[in-house]
Amino acid sequence: MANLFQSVRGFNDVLPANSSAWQQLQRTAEQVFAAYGYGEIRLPMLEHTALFKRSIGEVTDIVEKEMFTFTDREGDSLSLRPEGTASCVRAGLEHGLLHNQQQRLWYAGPMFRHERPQAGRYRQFHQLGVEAYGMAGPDIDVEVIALSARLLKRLGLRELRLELNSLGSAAVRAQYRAALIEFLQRHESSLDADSQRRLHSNPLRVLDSKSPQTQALLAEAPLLRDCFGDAERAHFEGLQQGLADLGIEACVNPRLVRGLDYYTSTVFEWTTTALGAQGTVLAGGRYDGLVEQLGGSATPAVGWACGVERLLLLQQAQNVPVPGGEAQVYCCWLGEAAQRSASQLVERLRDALPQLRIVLHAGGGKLAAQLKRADRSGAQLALILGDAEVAAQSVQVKSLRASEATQEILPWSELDQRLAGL
RNA sequence: GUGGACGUAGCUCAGUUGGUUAGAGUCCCAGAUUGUGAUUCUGGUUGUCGGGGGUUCGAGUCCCCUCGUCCACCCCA
Repeated sequence: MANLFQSVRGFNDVLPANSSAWQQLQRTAEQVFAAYGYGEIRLPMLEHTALFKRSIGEVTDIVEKEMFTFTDREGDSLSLRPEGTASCVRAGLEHGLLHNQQQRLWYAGPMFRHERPQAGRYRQFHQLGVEAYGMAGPDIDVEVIALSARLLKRLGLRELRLELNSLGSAAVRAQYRAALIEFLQRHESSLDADSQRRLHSNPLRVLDSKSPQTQALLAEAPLLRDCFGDAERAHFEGLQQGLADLGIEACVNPRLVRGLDYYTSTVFEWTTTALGAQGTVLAGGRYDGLVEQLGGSATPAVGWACGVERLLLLQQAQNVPVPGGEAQVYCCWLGEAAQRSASQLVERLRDALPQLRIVLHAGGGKLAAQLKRADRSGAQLALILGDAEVAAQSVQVKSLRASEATQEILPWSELDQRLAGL
């Protein structure tokens, strides 16, 4: 035991008992994305390190200390992707998808961040995300949020809170940043240690501080909103109106900021109190400057990403029923002749009913032991095939789940029909 | 990166102030029932007590180091 290999810290296996919940989530998401006309983009997990530095920001925690970065045989610095947006923009530019065009895209897959693992946070984790390019108005912001609301609802999740804010344009943000620094410097000694450190590196993040003392102080701080021009104000109001039209409740949180540098204008988060310290389940916003920053022509963009593990944990916490993926039918046999008939019979059933999950018993043994395995498999029905049944071209169909155990004899010709409804 | 809790059978856990051969439940296998499961009864298999070092006549138990897991900080989805 002690000298077995172990997985790398924070890199987890998903076992069959859980994988059907993952598959179900992925299927649901694919349906919702398709319902809004979004197309899948499949992106590599490895990129040139410089891409992430340029897009996420040189001084963000992700880039400074959380990336899995290494030098390859040619001496190039490569990194496992810590998020999906940078790759998506890179691919869009590389293949000419973004120039003077509208694109609605989604992606799914593993992301990598070198953080200490804890509840809902792993070094390899999985995100689903959408990105929409070439649309500047609040209507597309409304669309991607509505899409997220529909997805969360379809997954059976409840009691989520949508928080909304606007960071304004780059110019507005620069103006606000100066005002905020000026304010914070006046109260520097009252700030908590983390906020003092952030004051110069990333002052907007101070707004996010968990320190009650700092939060109390921030009540007096200048508001980003007050720096808005007419355009910013109109966009944010249009967004709120659009959400209200769809009956999507949002609560404006002027302290909501994002950890990645590329966000501008609209930002939002779906949060929960059910997952301990990891409250954010899905988050995103507008990033109108990023495409240009990565070498493309100025292109408005908006998107979000959600953490698959967090969605699954939340489903669990809220007792959302998820399919187990267990067998529906388990076929038992007794004797060599019955084994051969059973083998042919279940193959015919798989031809006729491709959706049916049917397990053929292997390895022999007493009928009692076979039925025990049938029961453990989770199957609704057991099929029993012995010499007598083979001679009569029939099969015993035994119900394993009904409160009153029932059993019937059916000819092979009627079996398809009996199993079709499972 | 910082802090705290915890590592005993495949799984969930007990194990007294340090004392002989480390336990329970579950799971698995066999039998009671030569063709009827999930209930019952009987029997059986399963251990580097995370690893290494130290203290001691004696360590699962105490000390140190180390690895791992979990939770929180930080950060984020």
